Amino acid sequence: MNDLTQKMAQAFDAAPIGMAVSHHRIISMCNTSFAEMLGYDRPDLLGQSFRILYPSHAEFDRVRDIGLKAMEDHGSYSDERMMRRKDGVPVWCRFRARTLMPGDPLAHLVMSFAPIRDQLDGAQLTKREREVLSGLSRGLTSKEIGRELGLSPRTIEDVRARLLRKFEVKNTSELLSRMSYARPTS
Amino acid sequence: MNDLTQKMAQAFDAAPIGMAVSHHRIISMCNTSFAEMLGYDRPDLLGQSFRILYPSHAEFDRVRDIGLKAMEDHGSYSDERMMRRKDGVPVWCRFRARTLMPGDPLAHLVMSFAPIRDQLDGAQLTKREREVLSGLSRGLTSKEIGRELGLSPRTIEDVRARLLRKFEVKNTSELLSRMSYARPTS
DNA sequence: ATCATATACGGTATCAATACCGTATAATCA
DNA sequence: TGATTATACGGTATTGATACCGTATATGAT
Repeated sequence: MNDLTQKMAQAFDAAPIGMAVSHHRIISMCNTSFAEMLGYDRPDLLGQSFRILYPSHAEFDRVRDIGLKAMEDHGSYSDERMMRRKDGVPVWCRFRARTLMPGDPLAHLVMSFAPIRDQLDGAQLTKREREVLSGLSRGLTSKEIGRELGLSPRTIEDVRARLLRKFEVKNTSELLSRMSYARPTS
Repeated sequence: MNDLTQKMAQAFDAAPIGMAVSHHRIISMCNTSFAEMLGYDRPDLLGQSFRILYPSHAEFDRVRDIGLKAMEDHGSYSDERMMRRKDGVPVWCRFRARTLMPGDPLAHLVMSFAPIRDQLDGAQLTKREREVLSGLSRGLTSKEIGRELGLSPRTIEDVRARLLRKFEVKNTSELLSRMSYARPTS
């Protein structure tokens, strides 16, 4: 095997950002940053389901679907999502994925995970807040988010108001911009 | 050479984020996302100086120094910086680096580059669009942005509508969430 | 046990956002 | 020279967001 391949493998491993490869949601490869970010030793992760890296089974199921269409259409998808460290501490991440099989996106995925800092500001997000934030970043209205979660639109407005208070922003646009422009934890 | 090495090399190449390896500021390796992001074919980049990817020689000199101390101390560094595409268009990036030689950080660097502002298929933002976007990310209303720029609120609404059309998003929240990190150019 | 918070829902009132209709000028480009 | 686009502004109509008023249950912490 050639020298280039070895160089690329070394670059993957030493990358300053968490990276992982999955086949049907099973971790087939990850780098050192990824394992460190989530508090595992790499051998403990290989062969495991991605399920263990999400806060709940419901969350695990939810994130499976939300990027599927984008990946079928563009081959790639990205959002912000909560991951769960081995010690249970949630990590808010900028998630990016590219599928190597657009016809069956989950069959072969390459992903990157960049931690975002907001949990350091003392404002950790609840499950509901994460779900609502996910909808907002996809441009959904309160009514649409309510339908998606099986809740009254009024309840979604409550969660939105709580998010605006927590982050001391004036409106949803500033909230989304604040979430995204946040600096990494390092 | 083993199968794992090959898997890691493939993951590096297909990563949804731009990645590169340098030795003393010479590009020794990069992946497809990196080359695409900057408008080059990969072979044109290998062996080249990083100089060609910065807007000016002064900027190239400046970024050499700013992360040195952090890399000597922690082995890694991250900031936001301007890169220059082959066609001259500037690209604002979240930059991360890890050195494999903390004693001489620039001797061997692994870097990742995530575009912050979506270049929208090569179409850059106009001055007005950037000004309005800046206001939106600070949570200002159209009326407030109009006051700030000395324009009618109606004009701000026109610019907003143009931004929503350009980026194919439903509303300002989705726009702001999309802005911070473009989906990889596919 | 009390207090704070998250959750969930109802109502109303007001302002903002968005989508249309229209006009007009300036610049760029095939 | 037309065509397109960005800019700038006016109107109106509808929907959405936000801020209040209220109630209620559940949970976790002091």
